[in-house]
Amino acid sequence: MPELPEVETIARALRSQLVGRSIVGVRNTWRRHIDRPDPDELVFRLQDQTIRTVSRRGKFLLIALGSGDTLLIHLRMSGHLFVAENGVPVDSHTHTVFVLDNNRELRFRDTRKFGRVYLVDDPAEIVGKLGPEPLEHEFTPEVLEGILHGRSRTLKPFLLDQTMIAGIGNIYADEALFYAGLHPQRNTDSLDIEDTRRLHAGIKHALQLGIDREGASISTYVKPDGEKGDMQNSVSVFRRTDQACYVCGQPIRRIVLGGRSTHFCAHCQK
DNA sequence: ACCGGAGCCTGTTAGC
DNA sequence: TGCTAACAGGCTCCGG
Repeated sequence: MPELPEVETIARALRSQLVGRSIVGVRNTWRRHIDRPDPDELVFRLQDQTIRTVSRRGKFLLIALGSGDTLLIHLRMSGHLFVAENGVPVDSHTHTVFVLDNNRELRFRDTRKFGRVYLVDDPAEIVGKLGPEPLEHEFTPEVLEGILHGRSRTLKPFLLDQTMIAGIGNIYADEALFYAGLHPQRNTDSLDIEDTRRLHAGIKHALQLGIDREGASISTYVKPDGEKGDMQNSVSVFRRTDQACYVCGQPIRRIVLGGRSTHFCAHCQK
């Protein structure tokens, strides 16, 4: 479900509700939701920990604790995070709950159970292999050129590879390629410097628009307050199969690349 | 190095 | 209407 803009929106919404609070208990009803350490140790190490910061790296939410440990959460396809009053009933898909010291709790609801919780002393153990943050100033066209250099990959799967660039998922990969005017089946080794510049700009534009719109509620994503984002109203190609391209009027096409639905305009993207 | 397929899960939607 | 198959915004492992 959530890609960089959705996780960023969630991090911003949760920050004010979590920073400064303490975790006074943890409930878990699906042990595999907790990747590491084993659930018993995680519960022990989280007890009475103060939440210092809430941040994001790629599609991971990072919660830094007073002990120096970091709690990381990945929402994968169907994860939701939100703060609720303790007394509000939890539904059957809420598998991990962090009880806070203010009569509220951070709930991790995850229908498909693909999401994961990690507690580590060094977050690099989990996020160390990720590529650069595409919205940071350090991510320049030259940096992208360096990542592309010497590789030969289909463009769409390249964008989804989190070790190349962090945070891009299926929606924003398609949108970025549309803005760049690049066909998703192009090979990375065919990009000249102008193509690379347009790809760089397309990635930044798609992700920033997603954040400005507070995420895309195309499937199940909602913000922590339960409201939808607005990005679903601003997509150019994603899941617009057979609908007219807003630029040229030709029908948007859908193909499968790397096992993922891929949407593009054959006239605008070469 | 890169690609395709299977697997992990449950719910929703498309098609017959 | 009812059943079945396909599909879903992610990621990992495996073999080729």
